[in-house]
Amino acid sequence: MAVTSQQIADAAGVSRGTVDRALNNRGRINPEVAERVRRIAKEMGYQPNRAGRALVMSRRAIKIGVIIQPKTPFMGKVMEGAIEAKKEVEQMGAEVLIREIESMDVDQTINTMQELKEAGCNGIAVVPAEDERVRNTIDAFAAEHIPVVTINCDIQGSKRICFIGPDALQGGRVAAGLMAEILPKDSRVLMISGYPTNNSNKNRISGFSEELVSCREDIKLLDVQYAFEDDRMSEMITKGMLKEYDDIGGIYLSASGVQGVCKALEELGMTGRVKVISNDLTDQNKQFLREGKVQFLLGQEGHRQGYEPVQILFNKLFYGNEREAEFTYTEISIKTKYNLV
Amino acid sequence: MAVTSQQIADAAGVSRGTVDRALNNRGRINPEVAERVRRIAKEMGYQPNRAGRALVMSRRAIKIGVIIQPKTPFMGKVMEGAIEAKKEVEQMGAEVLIREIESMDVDQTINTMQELKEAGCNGIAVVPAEDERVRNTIDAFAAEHIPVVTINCDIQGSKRICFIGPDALQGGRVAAGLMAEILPKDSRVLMISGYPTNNSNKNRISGFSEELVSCREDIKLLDVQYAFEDDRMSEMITKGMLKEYDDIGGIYLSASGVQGVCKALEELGMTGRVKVISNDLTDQNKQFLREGKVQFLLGQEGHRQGYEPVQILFNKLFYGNEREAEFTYTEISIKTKYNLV
DNA sequence: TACCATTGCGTTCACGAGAACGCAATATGC
DNA sequence: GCATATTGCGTTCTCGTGAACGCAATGGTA
Repeated sequence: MAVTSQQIADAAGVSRGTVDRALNNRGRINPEVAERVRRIAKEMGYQPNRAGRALVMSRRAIKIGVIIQPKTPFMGKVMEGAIEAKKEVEQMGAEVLIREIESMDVDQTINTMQELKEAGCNGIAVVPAEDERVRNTIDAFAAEHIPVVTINCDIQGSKRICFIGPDALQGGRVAAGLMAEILPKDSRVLMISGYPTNNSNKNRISGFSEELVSCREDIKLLDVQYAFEDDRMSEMITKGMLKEYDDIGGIYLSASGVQGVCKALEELGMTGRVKVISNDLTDQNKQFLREGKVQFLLGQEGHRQGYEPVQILFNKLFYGNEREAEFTYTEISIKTKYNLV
Repeated sequence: MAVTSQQIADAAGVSRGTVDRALNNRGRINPEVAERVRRIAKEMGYQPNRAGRALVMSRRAIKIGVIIQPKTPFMGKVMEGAIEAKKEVEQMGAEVLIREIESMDVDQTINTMQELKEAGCNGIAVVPAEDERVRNTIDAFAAEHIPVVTINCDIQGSKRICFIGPDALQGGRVAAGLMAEILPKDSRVLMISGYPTNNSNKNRISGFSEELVSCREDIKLLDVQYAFEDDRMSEMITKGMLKEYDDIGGIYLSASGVQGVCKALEELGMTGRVKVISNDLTDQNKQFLREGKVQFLLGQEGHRQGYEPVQILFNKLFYGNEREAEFTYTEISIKTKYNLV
């Protein structure tokens, strides 16, 4: 059985209160006694009982705010993860407020952060819009000792305690590695991005193109096309490009637009002949994967991106846990029609 | 903030003891009052506080036994997961005994199970040897209300409360899907299994061959070769087969033996030309993956297979949780040189 | 010397849930 | 009609921890 603080107290010949003062450096204790207690606690391998601690901590209201971006299938996964974590920490007496903001708007992001702070949140997890003002707000929160965790896309250099999300550059490289394996010799490859301003997108495209060029010299890369996450746009691009070049063997999408590409390929009767790889693991795209219209989808573990930040904030507020790692890249999972869940 | 049983009591105009009797069906209560309390609890969304419950439950010693098979790199991962779960549940007052048995021996498996039962374990997680006697022991434990969870390889039809491990058949199919994507036309494929008696191996080979034949009619499958998890054996097989057939384009290993295959390919100067896919995600094999000697490795989430069973048993013993799903297949992850962790 | 501040420690309460215990009021047995 | 179950409920203790409180003994100041 686990060692209790009472056992430490008995072994040290003091009271439990003294043990508490020694281990939590609360002062009002003879330094020699404190040292002895700490030594004994270490020897006996004392670990505070999580349940007892949780119970007493339930008095200080831990309130965690979560800000999630507009409703996309991926954000739905993030939401699910956040809700699961919410249920768990609520059983420990904490409170979680989840806000879904309507647009990827900078003002709304900042306003919601302020609102959550005023509602008494002592920790915030946020899918941030990329902007200097968001960075400033994060830093201001940090200065007020309200820890912030960034989700999915990081605000580099800001004072968030950590970032939970995928390594976009690597995400592109993984796609490139797969493309390199399945492409026939001397093919041309089309890259379709979302918004040119989105950092994740940019990084994925960089990772993809650099890696593909370096491991398959025979392949010719077309210039990046921007579909602005619009399926009609991606359809048009696909049709246009396939008409212009007859040696396109693969299409890579760094963001959404898979549906448009599939539609174009189908109408041109090239489904399966042109390989499609995308970083957008949505339910709709999974269906295309099952049907063989898409060869690989790369996932970013949305569930974990919602779940982890809440748990990290809870642990920090609960135990004063410091997290050494500033960045936690979630795994990049490769999905084929066979290993879908 | 979360609702407490005291709040339910106040709302219902009764004492907390009555609420407890109503919600836990402990009798000695007016049925009408019980019904009213239950209704109010439901309305107010009452969920017992996990910490409070844990604290009071720490009196009844929850003791969980874990039996892990001989030291292989994969089992090391399972062990890590089990140790992590052990730490977590020990903070809740439970106890976890982990036993690593030396060989995949049926007698030793059974003896260790008995030993753990005599040590007072009220739940067992075991990586079972496949044998009728093991099945009988599991059923006997179930009859004594000691829940058993099977890890990694299931004893089908036994009275384990659930199984945590990969779906071997599907693992083979995933490999086949990848092989089908990367193989040149009209190639021959070599399949190397471990022991012919091992069910997981058998299933993987079945899944692989059935799926590959069904989606690539041009491919010719060679008869399954057995390397008995021995690298010298797999090396010999590879060399022999490559000498006999010059059109082998891919090698699939359902178990270990990757090193031997890589060595053979290297000596024959065919590294990279012959595609290698294996279900054995070990650190050594990861190195081959990084070096491009292996194209894909399929993982079975060893960590989760150690972690989950302990948590499931803890929850069952703690809450009396029934788990509906008898089987929990862990995800089959696809690893390339780019998404290794 | 009288007074207050500080130190060093033990004691006690609080947290939420489970369960034993106790105590009335009613029911049953003879 | 009295003794003894049984029912229905409130009260109290327990778990382990954190923190407030209390109380002596000492230190310093006027």
